[in-house]
Amino acid sequence: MSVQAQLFNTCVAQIGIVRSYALKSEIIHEEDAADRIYEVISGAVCTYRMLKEGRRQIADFYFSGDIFGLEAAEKHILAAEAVTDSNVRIAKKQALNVLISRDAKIADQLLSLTARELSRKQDQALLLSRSAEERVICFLIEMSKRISPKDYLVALPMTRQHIADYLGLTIETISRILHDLERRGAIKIKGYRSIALRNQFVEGRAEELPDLFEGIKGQSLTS
Amino acid sequence: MSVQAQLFNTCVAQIGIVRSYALKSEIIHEEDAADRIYEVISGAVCTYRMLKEGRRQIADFYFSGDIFGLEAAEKHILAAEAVTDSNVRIAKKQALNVLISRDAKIADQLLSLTARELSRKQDQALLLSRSAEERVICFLIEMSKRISPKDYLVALPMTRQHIADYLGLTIETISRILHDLERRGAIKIKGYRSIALRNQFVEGRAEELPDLFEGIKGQSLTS
DNA sequence: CGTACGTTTGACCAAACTCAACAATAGTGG
DNA sequence: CCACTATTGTTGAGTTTGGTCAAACGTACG
Repeated sequence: MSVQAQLFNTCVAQIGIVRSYALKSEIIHEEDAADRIYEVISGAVCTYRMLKEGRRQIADFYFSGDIFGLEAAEKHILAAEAVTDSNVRIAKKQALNVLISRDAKIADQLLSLTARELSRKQDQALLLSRSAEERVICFLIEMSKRISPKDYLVALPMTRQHIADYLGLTIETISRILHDLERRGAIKIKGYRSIALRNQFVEGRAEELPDLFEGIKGQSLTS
Repeated sequence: MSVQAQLFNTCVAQIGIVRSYALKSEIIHEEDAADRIYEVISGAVCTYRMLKEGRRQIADFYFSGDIFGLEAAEKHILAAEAVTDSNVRIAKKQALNVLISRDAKIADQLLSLTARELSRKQDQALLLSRSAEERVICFLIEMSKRISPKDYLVALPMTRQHIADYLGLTIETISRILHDLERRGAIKIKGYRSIALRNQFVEGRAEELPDLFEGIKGQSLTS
């Protein structure tokens, strides 16, 4: 995501301060003023919202180099917590605006970052109206791309509960689907925190596994 | 949505051309180059993506004054069609960039529009992981706010099929839920294309209707 | 090495989907 | 202005998917 935004990150680095957050600690409270933006220096962070019945809906995960807090609004509508021990750089939007007014390229990168985030949200929204299995598969592909783009072994920093809250499913369903995918030879589960995608050497072993894993590192599931 | 973007719309008006589209005609093909932005002058438009099995997923609806096509990317990942006969102004992003470089306020509005769209997408993503009934209720509230903010009678330009494709449900489910809401006194269905929200005079008639319709014109369903 | 936490598994249940027949609407031409 | 028809929406029965609850299990961390 933060592929080309180097200038922007450098720029945020000039005006922001770095803070450390322990596993599970809260980085943004829902309803906090939304006058800052955040860059993940190390670790993993998720943004979320609490629903009436105590359920939690995770809006997104952010990893090293990613920037979050771009959505508009006066107040944050999303809270954020550290999924693992993390370092996060925090910069005031106000200070950023000063830099923007000096260099139009920075404004341009900010816009393009926001537009890319919008595009990603589109994808996520589309994903959420698909079957449980498709959601899990897309999740694995996305995490693979974002966490270890070159490798087929994905080290997931989040728990099953995080995944469930992100995909709008239950942990039991996640568990069942992962094991079904493993049984069908598409993945190999290694402990609680990493999964090997076996797309490239699936051979004949994957029974009638739909071509879902076809372009695993390429396109998503749209026709 | 296009509340404060007057300057921006004016600006787009300077460089864009208006085209007419008949009901059901295609405005953007999936895979078209994404070098334009669009403003709905009259009518209603939806953006969507086709899924493998021939199902369609509607990403969003846009009404008079709304702007779409903001998401990044080289190619459009979303197609667009006219939900009713519509007039749409089309402007090249390139031409827009010229205006932006002359006036920073325009860049600012473009960013804020994109951020607001992002925020709306967040909401939509959250919505999609709720029950069918909640989705329908939120849909009605959102349409009420966007189509006729002052009125409790909502003239829906789209068919049940559009609604189903937007909410990730089937037309049968939409139909059943609407009729259930009517039975419980929350709405009144007037023909195929308009619905009266009876929130303000629900009185005692709405049995145990959850407080979903509580702040009908105000907040959404987050705790 | 032991414990706490996260995960798996199974039996059961409810929500939403499918298929199919039927009904209402709104647009058309007489 | 009415009757006709294509389109859109409704309703019911049966099935599927994913959720719930509860118990067992495994992992990772101290």
